[in-house]
Amino acid sequence: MPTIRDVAEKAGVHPSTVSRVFSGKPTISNTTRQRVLAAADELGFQPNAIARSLSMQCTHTIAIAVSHAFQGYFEDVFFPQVMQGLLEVTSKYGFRVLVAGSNGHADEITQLLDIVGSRQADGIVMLSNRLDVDLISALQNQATPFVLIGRPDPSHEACAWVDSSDTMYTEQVINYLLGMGHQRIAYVGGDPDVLVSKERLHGYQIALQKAGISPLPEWVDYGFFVEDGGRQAVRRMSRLGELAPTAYYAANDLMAIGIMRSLQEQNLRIPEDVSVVGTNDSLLAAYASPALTSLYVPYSVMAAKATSLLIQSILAEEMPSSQTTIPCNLVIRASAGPAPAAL
Amino acid sequence: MPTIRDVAEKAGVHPSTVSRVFSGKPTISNTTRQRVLAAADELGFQPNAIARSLSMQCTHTIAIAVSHAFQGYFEDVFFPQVMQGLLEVTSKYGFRVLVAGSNGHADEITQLLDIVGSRQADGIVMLSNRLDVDLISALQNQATPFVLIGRPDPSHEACAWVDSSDTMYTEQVINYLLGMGHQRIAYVGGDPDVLVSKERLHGYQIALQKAGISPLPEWVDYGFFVEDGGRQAVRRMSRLGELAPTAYYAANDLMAIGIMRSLQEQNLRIPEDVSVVGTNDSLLAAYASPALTSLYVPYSVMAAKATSLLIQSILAEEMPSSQTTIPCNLVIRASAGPAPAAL
DNA sequence: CGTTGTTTTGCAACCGCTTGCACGGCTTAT
DNA sequence: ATAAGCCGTGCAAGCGGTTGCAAAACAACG
Repeated sequence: MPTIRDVAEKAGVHPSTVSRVFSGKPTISNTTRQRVLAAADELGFQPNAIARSLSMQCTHTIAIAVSHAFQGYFEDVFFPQVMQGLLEVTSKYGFRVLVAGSNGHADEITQLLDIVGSRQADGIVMLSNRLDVDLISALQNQATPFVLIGRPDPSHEACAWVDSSDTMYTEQVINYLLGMGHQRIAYVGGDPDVLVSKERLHGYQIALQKAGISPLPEWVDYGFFVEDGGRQAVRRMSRLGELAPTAYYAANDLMAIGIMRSLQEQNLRIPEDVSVVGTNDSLLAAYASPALTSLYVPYSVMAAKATSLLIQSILAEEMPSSQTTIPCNLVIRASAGPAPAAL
Repeated sequence: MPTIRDVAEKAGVHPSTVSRVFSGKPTISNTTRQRVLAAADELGFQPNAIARSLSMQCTHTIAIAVSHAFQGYFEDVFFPQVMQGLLEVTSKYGFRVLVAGSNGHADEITQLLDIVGSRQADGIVMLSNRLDVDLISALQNQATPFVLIGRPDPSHEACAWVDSSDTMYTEQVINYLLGMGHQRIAYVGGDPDVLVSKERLHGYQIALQKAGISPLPEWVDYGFFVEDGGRQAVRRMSRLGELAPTAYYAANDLMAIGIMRSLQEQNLRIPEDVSVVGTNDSLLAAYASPALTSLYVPYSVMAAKATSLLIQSILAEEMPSSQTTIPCNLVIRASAGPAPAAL
């Protein structure tokens, strides 16, 4: 691997001159520039990014941190979409992406902090914020620029985030169902320890409350994002007999499908007897039968926004602080319809 | 940000001693170790990974390079599963992951080479090998350890790869269909420029040839991995009238679903009239109706294997060279059945 | 108690690039 | 012709670690 000095020697100049050429400094005469470039080319020289990072105290790299990867996490829509939005932006700015995974165990989360504590990345895009670990304070202590995808818990409102307003859109979904005459509506969340779950629950409660309905506690359940979680929720709620829900809202499409399957196995028709709404508008929603009405959450847009926010702050050498809310969109298909006439 | 020297001063030792403590060198007395650790703790010291990388000439990072990300790439099963397998292994070895995306344009591919040319990663896991760019030669020139996921074209047989034996398993799928009496079998590939496509096509041809069938050229089409690609293939092949296929094999599940949809819209029953087999055994396959018989390709296993191969080579300071083939598994569901009785 | 052997620690030279400062050469104004 | 100003380049001190070698400290031995 040739270094800057090899090039310098070959071109008959001082190493610093080579450095200047390669970092695009304008104070180099054209003739020297050509000479240096030629020498570099001949040697196959490529500047060493690590050395440059050390010297410049910045890496042009951002980390994407998954604080809590549940079973099937990477195959759900969230992560891939985020990845896409992120890469779009980083490639535009010439930034690199470091993936910091963790399974939610405290020690791995520390490991995740190290990545930036050890100055391997200039900033972090932080995903899937859990409530049981105070990552945000830890990040703030590190004085590292970071942007959350998703909203922080209220005690950290001030930090930078990009969110989809889950409370509000959940409320809208419930309103949509209310509007079709449903009175008994179930909410099947993912992981109760994740903030989004609380937010969606909140939206659910607000909507019902505004409609003058006080939901049974049995109408709320958690399915941890897997199909069987949806099925079990149905099983439990079916026991309520005539108090069983006529509509289900699930926090992802896979659970919604589990719900539909389970209902269909009870010979209930969808949407004639029971309505089901999912979340994320994944491919599954489009091809399920009946096709699933689903709340589209534009994760890739959110990620793109978060990333450009982050990179711009890094370039400006300041801490990101802006808060952005991205609109969602209920994609209406066949799985939800008017409430069945009361018996 | 405190440095090793700050810690040294506080602990009353030489910086090199601090370094030794933090790199786990055994030649440090217990008392000094404690003293150093205490000082470091007090200062909130974390070793700077960049500096360490520069000094040690290795970064403990591997890059995952996507040479050709088509529309929807990140949401298909391939990338996410690879990511998962990769992260599992890297986190075991304490390696970091750098994502190098590219859209297949030549200049972005160069950019991808830079990542390792500039010593930001110790090795590469290379995905989705296209035939129109000779990345492999370029990588070999860089003397950088790399492992392919997927087989290289024959001229590079010698390099390290982990593959799923696409030719052989495609052949098996076709045999499965042949075994159920199908004679007119279609192959709908993804992108003809990607090596896998050629391999699957090859397997398809071999199987038919062994069965004494010479396929019509019209039975082969490419759908670029999207649903509409599947639909269009059906549309074209339907024109063949009684020479239209009675069975379709598609290179991913989404195209298979497009095929099923399109057939169903022609009032053909699946599998009574036409059989369909997909690839990847994605969630879509399980929840399509009818449930899609699909060839499961264990990408995450492949990625895990490739990654540990790569990391082990890096640690041993040698070039990876082994070639591994991972078995696939045809997951039989409802979309493929006996060929319809001849008219 | 001196000698030898074994730890443990310090010293200093790197790793490869950046950058403030100084200096030489050239242009322009006086 | 000389001073002032600018441009292009060289010099050297970093950035924050690592590591071979040597010196110091300590232990064991005769």
